[in-house]
Amino acid sequence: MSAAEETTGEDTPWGEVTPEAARRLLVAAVDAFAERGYHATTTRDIAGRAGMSPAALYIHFKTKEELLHRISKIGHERALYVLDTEADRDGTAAERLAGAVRSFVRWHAERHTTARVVQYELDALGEEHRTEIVALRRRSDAVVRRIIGEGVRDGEFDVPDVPGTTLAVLSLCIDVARWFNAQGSRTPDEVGELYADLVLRMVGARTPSGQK
Amino acid sequence: MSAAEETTGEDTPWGEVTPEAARRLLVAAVDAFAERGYHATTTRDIAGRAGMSPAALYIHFKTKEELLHRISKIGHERALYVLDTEADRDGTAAERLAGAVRSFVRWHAERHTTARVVQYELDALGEEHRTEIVALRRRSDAVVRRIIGEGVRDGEFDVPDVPGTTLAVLSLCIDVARWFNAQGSRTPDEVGELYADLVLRMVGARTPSGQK
DNA sequence: CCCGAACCTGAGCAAGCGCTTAGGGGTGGT
DNA sequence: ACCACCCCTAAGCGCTTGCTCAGGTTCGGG
Repeated sequence: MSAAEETTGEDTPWGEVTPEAARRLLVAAVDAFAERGYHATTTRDIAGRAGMSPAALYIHFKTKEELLHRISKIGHERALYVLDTEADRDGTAAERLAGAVRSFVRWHAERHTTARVVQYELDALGEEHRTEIVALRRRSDAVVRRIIGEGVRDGEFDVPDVPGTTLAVLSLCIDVARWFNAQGSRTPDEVGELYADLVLRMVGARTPSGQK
Repeated sequence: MSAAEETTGEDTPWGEVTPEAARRLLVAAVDAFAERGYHATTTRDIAGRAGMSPAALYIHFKTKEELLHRISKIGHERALYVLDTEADRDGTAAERLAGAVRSFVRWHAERHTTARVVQYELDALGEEHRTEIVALRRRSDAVVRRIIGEGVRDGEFDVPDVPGTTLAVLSLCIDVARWFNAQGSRTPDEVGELYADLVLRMVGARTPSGQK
């Protein structure tokens, strides 16, 4: 209940992008990148969507690539935060894994425009920026692997190949950004629930999540 | 055991592309599109990789988009053929599902450069070409859904949400094209095996595939 | 020896790209 | 009233893009 600055602004989607004009440009860029891809998007298109002239973009961002970098970084941090929050809860490994997948998938479905940019425009980034982002992604991997590992250790899960299953779980979640459509028949909550259940099956959890 | 024309040339990767120079250009385009994406690839780059001048490209293909279309079409047909072949075998639904996933995943891993173009450059296609390709993709969906549906009907599988699970299974397989790396530690066969097992768990198959 | 077809190249066009620069106009402090 | 400051635009620069076209090379048949 404080001011504008927080670790992760939950209220407004891009709250931490401080000059209001810069935020409008960034939001426009997210839409454009998600629709047509980074390389197919022109700076004129971005500026146009934000209701500004092409030159206005370069007052707030040094290059077009910097725009992508800021989107990618904030997006990854948000996704990682969502994952971490659920992973750090109390409960069995199954509960934590289901919670993590549910939230992570819900995030990818709700914010699927952002997620599409974040997940699929990674190698449009420059060398330095890409390695920075890749480091963030490895942390997501570590979080999921840890939960699965703990589940195996405690005898909750039956997983022959922990790294492989971790990869598959994350892959499944991430790909939601590709196919999810807001006009589709499934809500983000429904997809999250479905996927949490599927992942528990993948790890051979002894107790299905929602028992009814 | 006949001449050059077959439903799907299994021998040479792009055997059906008939003028030899056109095939060289097409292969170069697959590599370039997979590495940098369709929009970031220039016609000069494609021609250069094929050892020709930029103008040579336009003798064999009307536009850059036609190149992508031919790649996408042939690629989708191959992938669908692989899926169909396994789906039409004799055996239990579990055996057929495992076989289909194993082959489909192996295809995406082995031909991951092609697959990457095929799966992720879909909306770089023009309106007409895209709808044509989307129709092919729906057939893949139908194949998987049929197997899962039959498994449920015969009491082999326990699947509360058949369309949703179908979606997840295909999503999992397709995303292999994104992360698979030839220098990585897993072979296409290993990934196929792992994924076949994971999918059988997802559908709650009563008999695990490889019983040892 | 020449012909015509198949194939490819050098040079280049119009358009569009990312980005820069000079300057205009509104706002708040004093 | 005035100035410093921020924010934005019109115009355009240098370059690259997808694509074109006139012309050259190669080769089998007469």
